[in-house]
Amino acid sequence: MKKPDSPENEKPRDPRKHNSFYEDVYEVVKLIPRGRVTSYGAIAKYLGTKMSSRMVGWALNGSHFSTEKIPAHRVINRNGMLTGKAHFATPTRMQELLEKEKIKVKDDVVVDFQKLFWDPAVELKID
DNA sequence: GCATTGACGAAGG
DNA sequence: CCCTTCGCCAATG
Repeated sequence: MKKPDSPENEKPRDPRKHNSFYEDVYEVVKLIPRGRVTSYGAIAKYLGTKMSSRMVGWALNGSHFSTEKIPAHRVINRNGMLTGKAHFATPTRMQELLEKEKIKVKDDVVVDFQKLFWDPAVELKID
């Protein structure tokens, strides 16, 4: 069963020099402004691997092992649904964190998700 | 080393 | 409009 004790645990593998994928994900997530949210696909797109949004979720999975604060609760799927709530300390933790940031959540779905959407590929665009 | 799964997403029926 | 299938990449079994 999926039980990544520590996919990277401060020590990401370096199959190649592309191990920065996880770090990049953490960086972007940490850059998400308070009260804003983004999607896995948006981060993946920003990293260039838009097709592999799954990897973003997997990388975020390791964020719990990271000593740094990763606001993973601000990362949800393209539908605005809190698909990863089950991976938090408690299934309600994610929603509470979001509501604490004035983000309304209804039926595990972020209200006005599109309005609160924060696209790194746009906000962090190099123009 | 192959098969299955996954915090996703887009496309097809 | 809802459900199913495929794709992508990595990790686990």
